Amino acid sequence: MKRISQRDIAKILGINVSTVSRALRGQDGVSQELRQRIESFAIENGYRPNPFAASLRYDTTRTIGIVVPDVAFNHYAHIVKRIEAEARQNGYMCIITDSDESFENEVNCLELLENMHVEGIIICPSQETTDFSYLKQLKQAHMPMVFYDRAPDIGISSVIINDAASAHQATCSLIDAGARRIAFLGGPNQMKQTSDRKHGYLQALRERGIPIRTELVKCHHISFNSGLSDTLELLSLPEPPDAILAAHGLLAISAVQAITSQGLRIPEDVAIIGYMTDWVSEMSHPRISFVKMNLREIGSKAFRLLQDQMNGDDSIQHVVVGARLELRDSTKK
Amino acid sequence: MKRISQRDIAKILGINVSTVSRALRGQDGVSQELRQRIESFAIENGYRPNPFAASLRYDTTRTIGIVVPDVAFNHYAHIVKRIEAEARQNGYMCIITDSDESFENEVNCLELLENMHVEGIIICPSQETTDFSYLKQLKQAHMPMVFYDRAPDIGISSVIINDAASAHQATCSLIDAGARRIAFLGGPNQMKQTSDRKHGYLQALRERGIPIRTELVKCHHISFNSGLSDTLELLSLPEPPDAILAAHGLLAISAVQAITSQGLRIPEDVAIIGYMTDWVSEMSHPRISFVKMNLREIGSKAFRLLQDQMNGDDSIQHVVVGARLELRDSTKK
DNA sequence: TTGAAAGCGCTACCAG
DNA sequence: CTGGTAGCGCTTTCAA
Repeated sequence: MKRISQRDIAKILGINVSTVSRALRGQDGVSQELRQRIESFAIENGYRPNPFAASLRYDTTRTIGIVVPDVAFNHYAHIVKRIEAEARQNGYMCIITDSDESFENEVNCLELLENMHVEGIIICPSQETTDFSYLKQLKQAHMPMVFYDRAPDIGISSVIINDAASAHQATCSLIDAGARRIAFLGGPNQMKQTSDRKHGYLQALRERGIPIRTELVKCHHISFNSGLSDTLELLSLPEPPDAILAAHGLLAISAVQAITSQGLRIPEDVAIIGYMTDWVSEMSHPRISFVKMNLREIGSKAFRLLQDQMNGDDSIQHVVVGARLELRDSTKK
Repeated sequence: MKRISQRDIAKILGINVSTVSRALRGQDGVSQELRQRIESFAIENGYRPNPFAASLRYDTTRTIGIVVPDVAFNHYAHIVKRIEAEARQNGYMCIITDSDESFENEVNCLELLENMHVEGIIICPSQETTDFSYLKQLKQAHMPMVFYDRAPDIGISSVIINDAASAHQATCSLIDAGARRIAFLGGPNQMKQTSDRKHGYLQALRERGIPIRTELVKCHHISFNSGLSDTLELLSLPEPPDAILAAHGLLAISAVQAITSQGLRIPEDVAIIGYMTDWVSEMSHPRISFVKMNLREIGSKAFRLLQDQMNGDDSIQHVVVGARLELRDSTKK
């Protein structure tokens, strides 16, 4: 697996490396005839420029890093796919790292990206993360950075959806359909995404004069099992909920399973709205009414924001991508 | 974002780079006292070794490339996640590229990986790919390479499931449950994965003395729309199928939708078995009986095979990870 | 124990 | 138009 270098080409053709470099980069200052010879020789011998050499020279790697809480989760896979496509179009490579929703892994991911001299980082913090000192440090060292999907309030650009408003709208929709005891299923309380969505939910209840019951609010770990047990607890309350707002796809799915496992009907006994991708909703039974997020736009906006920063723009921007409610069969008309 | 280098450290401490290098690499030949000074200075000033410099010196990047047909597809996301975890544990970085099931993109991905001087490539070819000359060329240039999930027969190590046997077993199971007109839904005919699964299906029919009907075999593009229209065609035959074997998750899901859209019942009117992940089966309604693949094992085996090659083992190995049938509600008892 | 210098591949600069 | 050379950060070998 030995590669041919410019020096090799120069030696064989009996010319100087600098001439080879100029010819291969399409710069002028090389005779038509010589350029031709160099180019065809390079192609025939499978010459590949070594990007690390140029990197070393200018400390510019044309590489960005992505930190994702879980690529195997559909929602994130779509976003990452989009970021990668956008980055590649703009001549950047992506290094994708998966924190598996663990703080410890997340720090590892960041160290690794820093070691790789990425020129920027697009990150969705893990649900465990409460200590953002590492990120702040990176930011202070002028590492371009953008949050996506989840954005703690620490002065870094971000692309998220309208969390509060969408939860507000979803809650109102449940109320309009006759629900009065609406439960909220979310992630850890310290996550701004969760608290914002919860805020929208509570606001809707207040506006409509529906009493807030703390026993109907479950904010724990985001995982299938956690969603399952929380929902079972909700259903075994003396006054169980007649609707659930699930602030995460996994929680929505586990809630559906918990409900049907108890022999209850959706939406007759319990209605449900979840944050999820359309095809997951489409597949579920009954099809879950959902908050539809434009994942492609989140991805491409995140990359553009990062690109701006890499080009020297150090303003902090918070982009909100609109999400809208899509009613299906898990809510009453 | 200016980083501190060994040379900077040396200059400031008034010593030589080589001493700094030795100290930081933990090599001996440095006095305890000086080593201490260098190390603490490095830590305080956030020194990060530049991996590209070492790369350049030894043309060893500790980086591997992954080509995936579609990360947004659950099945592949799980495999990639596993490969990445395994690679990271072994000190390798991953560059993940997505061909979007297009041959043209796939070639781009490979070129990009080659440019990045990855030390090995783990690839699942796109469904379009019939021309493997690029891969053969890479192989001839001694690039370590492993196929996963789909493996054309061109003398390259691979990790796949027991395609024929699993399809055979699934078909037998449908026959045992009383089906007699079993349709097969697959990807493009030239894909070995499809032809192997089809082979297992046909074999089962022959063994059980069930006539093979070519109009029940649909092998086209793997996509939701293609699965939908193929299934609708099947259902409108004079003698429609009473069971379907779907050789890909997307096709299974689209088939279910097509069937229910026609007001037919599963499994009473049409039974179905698909190749898919357990949670997709779990979510679907009715829960689809499926061929369960051990995606984690596919991922970790693929990395190990690559690692062997990178360590100089040039034997060609074909690993088959067992898949087993899991019966749910889309097949009769 | 420490220093000096070469070299990995490439590009920019300065000379010819 | 072409050649020569320095230098990016790091490791290694040889010399002191």
